Amino acid sequence: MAELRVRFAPSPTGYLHIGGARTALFNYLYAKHNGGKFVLRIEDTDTERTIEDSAEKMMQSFRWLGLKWDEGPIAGGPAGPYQQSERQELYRKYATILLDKGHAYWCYCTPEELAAERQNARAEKKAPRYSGRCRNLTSEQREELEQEGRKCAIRFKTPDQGNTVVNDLMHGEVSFKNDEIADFIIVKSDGLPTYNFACVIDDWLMGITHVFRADEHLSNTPRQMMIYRALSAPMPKFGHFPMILAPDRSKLSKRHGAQTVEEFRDKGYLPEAIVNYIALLGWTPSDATREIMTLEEMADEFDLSRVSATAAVYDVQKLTWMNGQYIKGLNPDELVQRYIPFAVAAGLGSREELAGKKDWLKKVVVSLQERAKTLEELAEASAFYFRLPCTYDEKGVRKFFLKPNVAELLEKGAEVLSRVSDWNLESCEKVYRDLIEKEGIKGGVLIHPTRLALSGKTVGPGLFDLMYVLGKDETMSRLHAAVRFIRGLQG
RNA sequence: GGCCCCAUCGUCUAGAGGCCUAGGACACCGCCCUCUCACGGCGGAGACACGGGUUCGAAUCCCGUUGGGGCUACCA
Repeated sequence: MAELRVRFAPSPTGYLHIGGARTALFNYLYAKHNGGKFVLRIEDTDTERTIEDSAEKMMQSFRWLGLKWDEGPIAGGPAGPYQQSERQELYRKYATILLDKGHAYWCYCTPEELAAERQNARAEKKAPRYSGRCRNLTSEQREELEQEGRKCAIRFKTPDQGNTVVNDLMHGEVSFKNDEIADFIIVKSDGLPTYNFACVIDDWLMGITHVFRADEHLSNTPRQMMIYRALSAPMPKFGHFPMILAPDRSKLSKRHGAQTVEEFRDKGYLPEAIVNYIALLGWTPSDATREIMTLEEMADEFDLSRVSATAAVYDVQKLTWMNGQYIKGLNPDELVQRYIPFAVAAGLGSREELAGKKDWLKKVVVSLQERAKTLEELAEASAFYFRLPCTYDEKGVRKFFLKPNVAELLEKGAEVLSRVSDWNLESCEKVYRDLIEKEGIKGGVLIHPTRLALSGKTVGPGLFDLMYVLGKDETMSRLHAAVRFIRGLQG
């Protein structure tokens, strides 16, 4: 039985956005579920739009997401090269065959002429389609045109009648009238192939059995099928996934804020969360209430029949929630590892400094784990452990420091804490609770100003967690600093 | 303009003719837990785009309308 092969073929004209990532993921899951191969191919035939480090960055993103390609750039493989810019002879070869067999012809129309033709058609409310006027040029006419020094492209001759029916794995039979499809360019005048042509040659030569891509390509599929037929190449199966739309329901593009995988990574999103979230954008596991799943679990379960036909709008809030779920699920060591780069970025120390106090960092991170939705947030929220903010929270000061006897109360707190010999969460809580009882006050009366004294903030981890993580010396010194501050306020 | 795809709460979705007074998740609101904020628990508000059919019965099938998206490029 022939091996099942799928591919993802991005063009390096930007970074990997979540729509592309989702299409790649579905390909990956389909391959894994069926024991097939996942091929990565770079479609860099548009020299104008290609961005220098784009392919490299995309591959980084794939690796980071955990989507390993079995064949492709770097990984290599028997069907390489996997970059279209390195496959030009192949395209030339098959273009020549198409020309020889009469399925394609040279077109001498200039882009300006074609644009004018389109504009006229539009003005007359007619279909802006290529007229086919170079279709039957005699060799004399061609010679003449060439004498003029005109550049030429190669056009594919589309059938004049009949239908081309795409038997789509998602949509079922989708029929297109052949006469609606004008002759299209397969090789540009600069000698490079266009998308529809290069794509067919590569999918064919790379032995791709299932072509899964986003819905925007459904209308391109009949064109590609025509090329397969002209070349007598075996037809792969096609499947078109719904698109992912920006929150305003338009196509994802650069103007929609954070949307590339790289950006999410830099904001402290976990790859597991991103993969999990985008998988659910269009796919539901058989147990639809199940939402948190690993890549492996998704691969086990993945099934085309549970992929939706409807375009999905992505929702950062839900991604963020899911990210929080994953952060909560991380063990302390892992969480520290992932936290360190963000702590460095937040200016909490150098990588080396931080690596030197992992045990303490573990406590820091665990105390904040339930609260943080992203690693960036976690790093920011942890800042007060490293040094007291330069100012106490203003509202907090008004609410807790400007109360009578606060300084005295905090001094008493410091006093009982100073006698704690075995510094831990329980011992701190014990002496504080005793003090609260002795003073006959409500817990909050002592606890709130203490939190403000220790963290500068009114919200955060439990007070005794704070004390424990801060350590005795730091706790004492922050308490005394707060007392001095309050006395200063009172004049 | 032509062709193609799509249509359930704000968002992601369950639903494959009766199980639906339409279920879940995020977000939102309320209550509980509680030293705060989160977490967690409980509850609430919130949708089958519209109009025709078919059927004893339609969110589910058919047609039309409307809306959204895509293609119609020497972009992919």
